[in-house]
This record gives sequence, C-alpha cells and structure tokens, in this order.
Amino acid sequence: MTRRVFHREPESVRQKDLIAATLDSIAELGLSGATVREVSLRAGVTPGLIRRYFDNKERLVIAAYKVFIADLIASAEAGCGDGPPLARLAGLVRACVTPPVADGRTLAIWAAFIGTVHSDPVMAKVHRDGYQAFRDLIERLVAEAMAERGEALSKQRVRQKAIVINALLDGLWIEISMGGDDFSRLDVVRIALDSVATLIGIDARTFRE
Amino acid sequence: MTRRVFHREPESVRQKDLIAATLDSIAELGLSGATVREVSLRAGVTPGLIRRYFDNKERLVIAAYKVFIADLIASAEAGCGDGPPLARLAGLVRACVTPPVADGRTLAIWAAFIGTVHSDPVMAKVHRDGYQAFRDLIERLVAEAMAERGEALSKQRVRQKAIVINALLDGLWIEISMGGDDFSRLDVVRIALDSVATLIGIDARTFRE
DNA sequence: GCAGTAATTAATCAAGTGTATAATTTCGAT
DNA sequence: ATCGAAATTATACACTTGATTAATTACTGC
Repeated sequence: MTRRVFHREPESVRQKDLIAATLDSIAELGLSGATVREVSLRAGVTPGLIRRYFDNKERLVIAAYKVFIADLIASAEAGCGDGPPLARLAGLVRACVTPPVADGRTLAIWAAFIGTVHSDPVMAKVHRDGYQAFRDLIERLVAEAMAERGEALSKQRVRQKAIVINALLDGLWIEISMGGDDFSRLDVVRIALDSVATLIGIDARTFRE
Repeated sequence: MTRRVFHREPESVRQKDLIAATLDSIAELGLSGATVREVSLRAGVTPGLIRRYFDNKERLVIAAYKVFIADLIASAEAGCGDGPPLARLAGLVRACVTPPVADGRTLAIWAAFIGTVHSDPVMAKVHRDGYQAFRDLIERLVAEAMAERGEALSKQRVRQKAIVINALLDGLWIEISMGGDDFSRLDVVRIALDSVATLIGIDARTFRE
C-alpha cells in the first residue's frame, strides 16, 4: 500500500489553510460539522497535522475565531476610507450593510461562534475584544464627526450615540445577512444612512454626501 | 439489583420537562453540551424516554426551539399592555431591553439556536416564522401609532420604519443581554425609548409618556 | 384485589469523535 | 548524491454520542 504523496509547507501557510478550512466547514456544516476529519479533509491534509500546528482542536477553533473577527473588523474599517470624519462614518455604515460584511456566510460563521461565547470563557474573551474594538471605532468616528460639525458633545453623549448606532448596525447587519427580506442593495444603504443620520441628529442629505 | 423507582407523568408534562431540561442544558453548556444523557439527567429520567416522546434528539431540539421562541415573543407582547398604540409601542420597546427578554440566559439560548439556522433547514423555518411574527407585531404597532398621531404613512414607509426599529431593538437586546456594558436599567430603557422616538420622528418626551 | 397495558428503565450497539504515537516521506544542507 | 531533521501520514485507542430493544415497573379499569 503506497502512501499518499505530500509536499511541505511553511508553518504560516499551513496554519492559514487549516483556519480557512475550519471556517469553511463551520459556514457549511455548522460548528458541530467542523470535525477534525472534515477540516483536515478540506485542507487536503490528514488529521494529525492539526495537532502539530494547533495542539488541540479547541485551539484551532479559537484561532479561527480570532482570524474571522479580525478580518471582519478590517473589512468594516477599510470601508471607511480616509476622507473627513463624516464621510468615514458614512463609509463604515455602508460597509456594514453590504458584502463582504453583510453576507450569509459571514453571518453563519458569526452565529456559530456566538453560540459558544456564553459557555466558553476563552471564546468570550475573543468576542469581547473584537466587540470593543468595533465600538471604539464607532465611538471615535462619531466624536470626530460631531466635532467636524462644530457640535462638541460630552464623552457621555458620544458614548450613548455610539451604543445606539452600534446596535442599529448590528441589527441591520443581521437582518440583511439573514436575507429574509427583499430589499435591494441601494435601499439597504439608503435606509442605513438615513437612520444613522437621524440618530445623530444631522441632515440625511448631508450625510449621504 | 433494584431498579430505580419512577412515577408516570402525562405526556404533556413529560414533554414540557424534557424541553425545559434541554433549554437549561443549552443555556449552561451550549448546544454541544445538550446531549441526550445530559438532558435526561436534568429531567430526572433515563435517555430512552426522549426517544419515546420525541423520536429523535433532533425533534426534541426543534421542539425546544419552538417553545423558546414562542415564549420570547409572548414576553415581548405581554410588555405591550393594552393601552393606546403609542403606549403599546413604548411598552414593547421597554420589554425588549429588560428581563426576561433582555437577559444573559435568553441570549445564550438564542445564540446557540441561531448557530444552527444556516445549516439546518428545519431550524431555519422555525426561526423565520418567529422572526416574521415579531416584525409583523412591530409593523402593526408602528402603523397604529402613526395613525394615532394623525400621520398616516404609506405601507412602504411603515415597513421601512419597522425594519429599522426591529434592527435597533435586536442590536440593543444583544448588547444589553451580553452584559458587557455597564449602563443601569433606567438608562437602558431611556436610551431605547429616545432612539425609537427619534427614528419614527416623534418627540421623545411624548413617547416616554 | 387483580390483570393488562403503557410508561419507564437498563443494557447494549454501532458510529463518530478527539487524541496519541510510530512509521514514513520530503527537502535542505552538506 | 546522500544524510539527517522535520513535516506529514497512517493506524490505533479510548471515549462519547444517539439509537435500539428487552425487561421491568407503575398505574387504570374492572
């Protein structure tokens, strides 16, 4: 019986491949479908390698969660561009309600992970860190945007606005990604922008640029 | 070796007990922790009974999901009271951001279930039905509330407002239930009410009653 | 009281899981 | 070319899972 041929890969690409295979498995089969065998199969590798690179399956999942969240925030942040604050805030809003952030696959993976947060302290920490990073981003943008308009708000009020905007974006993101509703992409962006404009008390037309 | 003593129960109460045990298991241990053995242990019963009353473990989980969603919507609906439309909408908002709807355990169970929706068609249907029921409720309340204030909106605009309010409530619900932030209950209700008032374009003071 | 029926238990099974380890192969250094 | 170290595979193990079935028990109607 001849063994299967294989070729070596540097540690970084093997890790990346395994994480990608993990996220694929979770997206298609759910967390319970992301078994060691399924993941290694998708990565074109045998189960033993997972142990080599991640020790545990648990650590692989955690690593995958970290990468997933980092990519998600990076996508959102990339949508901001580098214009004036108000435009950056609008860019963030748009990014949150359009692919690749607002997307069925993304939501599926997010949902699978979220389901573990309450009963797994490590996953909880990963979640908390990512969540805080995102809300800090919003908070910063809101503060700068209001300052740009000459309306300096107290830290308290900025924080409250950020909380509400964050909640709205989260909710819209879920609704859109779930795909139950049948609004076109343009509608979605307009609704999101108008709502955020209303919430921070500026003119919708101004905000739409 | 003497067998353990047991007593018979009517079908309805056994089913209810098993479902309750399932939800408890999921809340504390996650979906993967809700094994047939764990559930039957919590229900004070042996694993065989699950098969008798639900055929599959899968059907038990689906039944539990249905009950969970129905209870959740019932809680929200109960918060509406039976006053005028605007007061009912305010009641709904308050209910969504306070226990037992906004609550760590509730969120944990919801999250666990949500993680299965994308890869399980049956769970997806249960979710869709519950989601639609909730948004219909909001849509109805918004329509009546606006009519009460003499501002009759087109179906389209009511629908859009309902989508946005629904998203905001979802997002706030998640934020609050997750418990990461440290706002007091009064703040939460006020923030939610003010935000919804702003979104539907009425005076916040009026809305707070 | 007693018999019969239905609920419940107990025990077992096959399949799938994560993990461990030894055997093999690849590939760079020499 | 070849040797040696490191990456990868193959195999096996112990355990947990959901499912199945036969034996037992509790309750109902008479």
